Amino acid sequence: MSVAENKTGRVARRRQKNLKALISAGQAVMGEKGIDAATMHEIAERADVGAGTIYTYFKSKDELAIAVLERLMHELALKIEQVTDTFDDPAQVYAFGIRTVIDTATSDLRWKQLLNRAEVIANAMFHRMGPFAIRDLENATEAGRFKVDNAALTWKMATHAIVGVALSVTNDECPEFTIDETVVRLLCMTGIGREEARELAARPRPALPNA
Amino acid sequence: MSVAENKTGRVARRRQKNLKALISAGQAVMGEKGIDAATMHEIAERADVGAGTIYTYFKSKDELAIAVLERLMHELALKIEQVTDTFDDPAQVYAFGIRTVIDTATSDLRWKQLLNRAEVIANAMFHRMGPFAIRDLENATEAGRFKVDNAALTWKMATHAIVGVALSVTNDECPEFTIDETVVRLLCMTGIGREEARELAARPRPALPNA
DNA sequence: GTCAAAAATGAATAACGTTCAAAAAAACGA
DNA sequence: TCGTTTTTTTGAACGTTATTCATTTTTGAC
Repeated sequence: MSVAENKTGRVARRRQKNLKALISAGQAVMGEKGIDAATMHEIAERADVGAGTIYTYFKSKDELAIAVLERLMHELALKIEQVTDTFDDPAQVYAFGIRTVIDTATSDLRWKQLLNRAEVIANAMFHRMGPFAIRDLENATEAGRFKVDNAALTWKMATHAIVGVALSVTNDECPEFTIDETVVRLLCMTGIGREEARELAARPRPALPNA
Repeated sequence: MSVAENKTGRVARRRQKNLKALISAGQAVMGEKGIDAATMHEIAERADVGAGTIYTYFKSKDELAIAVLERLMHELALKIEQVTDTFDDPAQVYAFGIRTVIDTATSDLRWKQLLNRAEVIANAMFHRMGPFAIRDLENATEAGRFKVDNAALTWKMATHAIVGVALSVTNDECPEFTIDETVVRLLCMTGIGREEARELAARPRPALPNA
């Protein structure tokens, strides 16, 4: 019987607390200094755990960065949902949505820093969006369409996804801003047709861990 | 009298050769492994120089990465110009232009790897495109427009520029593909009006060093 | 309290970018 | 050609940092 399943759950609670503390510390340090300059030792210290302890929670610095990014995305999603819940007037939703995304991307969360690691973000995106985006695309060789390899697709997805979330809503042609609509647009950018993208975006996404 | 200006110029030639060898080695290693995983020691070994010698040519690994990116961009520009020179039919120019850009971005040059360092690329872009893109934008606070800080703008520029060069030409709405037209579009993305962007793009750009 | 499993720890390791004192090469005057 | 000065190269050494691992601590069942 593993400790995590224990009746009291004291260990599980401590692990949960440490996990949250580590992600918070990672978010703080990486946000201030960027991923490269953030050191695992400082993150451990801020989370009040030993240096080696991090590695019982995350396999590597990159995995921690992924977790941080996931939290950022989750927080952003919550804020946007709040905006769409608060206002009825599409113009207001649009205005406040833009403001929220831009504020998030430029100050609080320093996505530009996180962008330094396109591969980390790619993995995070895949984890978040699920496998549906690549399903039929991996070896797409339609007539007149170039063949994309996995790595290139990963990069394309990641870049488009982040840029799309952060900036596509600044496009004047997009008065109806919702998260799902953005996902649809991102999927379209990968080459999927609009109808299929809409269908895929409508599927339930897995819940975020440790939110 | 400095050695570089010497009559014989033997040293200058050797320096030139080493410089090219270093950029080639950097291109090869960074292309294979990505900038992060590429080590200065391996690059030095492939260029057949001592480990410390690199630092008489480049101030840092990032500067070397910039030089590599500049060469990549120059090579891509040459290929595109060749395409536009070879064909008269706009449809063919378009088709071959797309093919060239995509091939370049996905296999030969591994731009996706270079993207790992958005800031390096941003610097390279600024160096290449000159200061005109930021001139009037830095503290833009138009009504209804958000205030962008320098860092965010840098990131935005870099991301848009690379993604734009690599992917914007896959947009079906762009049948007339030229480098200048792409630059215009990139400038528009930063918020500059289309007319001003066109004027700025028409200005002569400085020649690439060490091509 | 005892014991085995799980978790935490931080000193040690390894890898890498960068520096620098020393050596080699080149340039120069005689 | 020789001696001297200047430039260039070199690679061992340094400092930093992600990661590992032997050891210690904590936990939960008996």
